[in-house]
Amino acid sequence: MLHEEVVARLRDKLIDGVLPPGSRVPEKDLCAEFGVSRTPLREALKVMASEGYIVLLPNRGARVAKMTARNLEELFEVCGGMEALAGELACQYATDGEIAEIKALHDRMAEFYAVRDLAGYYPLNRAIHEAIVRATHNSVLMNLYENVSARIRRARFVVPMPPDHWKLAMAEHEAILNALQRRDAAVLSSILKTHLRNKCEQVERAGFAESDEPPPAPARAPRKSQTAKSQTAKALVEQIP
Amino acid sequence: MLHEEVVARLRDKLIDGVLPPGSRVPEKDLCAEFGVSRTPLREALKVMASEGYIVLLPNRGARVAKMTARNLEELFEVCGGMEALAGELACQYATDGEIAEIKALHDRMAEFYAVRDLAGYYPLNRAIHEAIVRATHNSVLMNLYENVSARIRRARFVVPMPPDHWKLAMAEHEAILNALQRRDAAVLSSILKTHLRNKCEQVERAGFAESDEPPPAPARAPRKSQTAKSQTAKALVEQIP
DNA sequence: GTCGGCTATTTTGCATTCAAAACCGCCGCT
DNA sequence: AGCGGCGGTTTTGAATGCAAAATAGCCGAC
Repeated sequence: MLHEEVVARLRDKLIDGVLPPGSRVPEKDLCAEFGVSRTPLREALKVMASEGYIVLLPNRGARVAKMTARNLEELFEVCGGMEALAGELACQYATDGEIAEIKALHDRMAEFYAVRDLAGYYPLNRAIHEAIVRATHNSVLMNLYENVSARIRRARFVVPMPPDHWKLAMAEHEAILNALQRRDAAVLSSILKTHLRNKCEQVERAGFAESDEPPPAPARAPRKSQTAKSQTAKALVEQIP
Repeated sequence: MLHEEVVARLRDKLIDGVLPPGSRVPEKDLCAEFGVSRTPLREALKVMASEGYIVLLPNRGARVAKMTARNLEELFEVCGGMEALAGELACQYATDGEIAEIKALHDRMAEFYAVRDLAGYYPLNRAIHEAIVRATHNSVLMNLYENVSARIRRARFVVPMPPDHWKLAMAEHEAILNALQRRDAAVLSSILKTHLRNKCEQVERAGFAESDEPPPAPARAPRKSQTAKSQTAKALVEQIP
C-alpha cells in the first residue's frame, strides 16, 4: 500500500517542520522525492486533508494547514478531553502490568528531571501519555489521540520550560501516577485535564513558533472564493495571495 | 473536488446500510453507479479507510468495516468522552442565543415525547447533541464528533426503546438542558456521559443489528497475513473467507 | 513607471492504460 | 469422490495521458 508509506513520510515532514505551515505542497516535487507517481501521492494528500494536516484548495493544490493560535487552543481542548477520558478508562481497564510499565517510564523520566535533562525528559513524557491512552484498550481512542497529538506536535512550539513550570509539570506527573496506581478515575481524569490546560497556557504565554514561514507578503485583500468543505478550511490557510 | 462527493455518497450508503458491514466494496460497480472513474473513487476509499469506515485489504480491495460489539463499545466510550467535553466547553463558550436554540429543540423534542412519536423524537435528539457540540465553537471537536457519531449511527441498532428507557432518556435531557442553562459545566458533563453510557448499555442489551450480513461461513482457520496499518484492522474485518 | 490584459507554461483533476496479484473453473491425480 | 495444481479472467495498484484551470511572463496603454 504505497499511499500509506507516503502518508507516513509526509506526516513526518509536516511534524518536523520541513514543510512549514501555509506552504505549498508541490506534488510534482514530492513525487520525485518519494519516487512514486502522482496517483498514490494524491491519495495521500486526500487522507492528510481529512485528518486536518493539510488543506486542499480546488484547482490550486494543497497547502500545509496553518496553525493559528485559536486552532492550537482547540486542539489542546480536545486533547485534554481525550486524555481525561483515557485516564478514566485506564483506571478501569489497565492491567497491573501496564500500570507498572507506566511507573517505570515515570521513574525514568523523574531521573531526567532530577538532572534537568530536557532532551531526555520529553520523549518519556510523551511515552507516558501514550501509554495511558494505550492502557484504555480502546483502539478508537488511540487512533484519534494519535491524530490530535501529532497535530499539536506539528506546532513545534519552542517551550522554554522555565524551572517553575517544569516543577509543576513534574508534580502533576507524580499525581498522575499516584492516581493511576490507586485507580482513582475521577482524580486522574481531572489531573490530566489540568495538566494539559497548563501545558496549553504555557505554550500560549510563550507564543508558539509559527515564525518559520516565509515573511507574509503584506496581506492583500482577502478573496471570496471558498469551496472548501468546512468553515475550518478558511481559517487554516488564511488567505493565500 | 470529485472525491469529496464520492466520500459523502459512500458514507451515506454505509450509514444507511446499503453496503452492509463486512461486504466488499466493488470499485467498478461504484464507479458505474457514481459515474466517475476509479481515480476519485479510490481516493475516497483511502479517506474512508483513514476515518475507520472501511478496511483496505492489500490486493484484495476494500470491505465495509465490521462492527463488533467491542468496537461499538469503544465508539460509545469515545463519543461519551467527547460529549462530556462538549458539555463543559459549551457551558463556557455557548452564546445565550445558542442555548436558546437548544432549548427550542428540546421543547420540540419534548412534544414528540409527549405523544410518543419516536420518528419525530430521534432527529431532534440528534440535533440537540449536535447543537451542543457546535456550541463549543471548537471546530476540531466538531469534526471528530461527526466522524465518531456517524460511525455509531452506522450500526443502525434497532433499539426498541421500551417506555422506561425512553422516560429515563427524556429525564436526562431535561437535566441536560437545565445544566446548560445554568452553565453548570461539571453537572452537564457528567450527565452527558451518563446519558451516553445508558444509551450504550441499552443498545448492548438489545443486541445491535449486525444481522444483515451474509451467513458467516463456518469460521475457518484464521490466516496470519496482516499488513494493515493497525491492530484494529484485524478486528474490523474478522477473517474474510 | 505602473497598471491591465493577453499568451505560454505549469499545475491540477480526472480518465485511461498497464502490470501484477487474486479469483475461478477445469483437469488430472490419488 | 476429494484434493491439488494450472491457465484464463477479473480485480487491484500504480503510472501515464489529457483537458481545464491557474500561474507567470510579457507587452502595450495610460
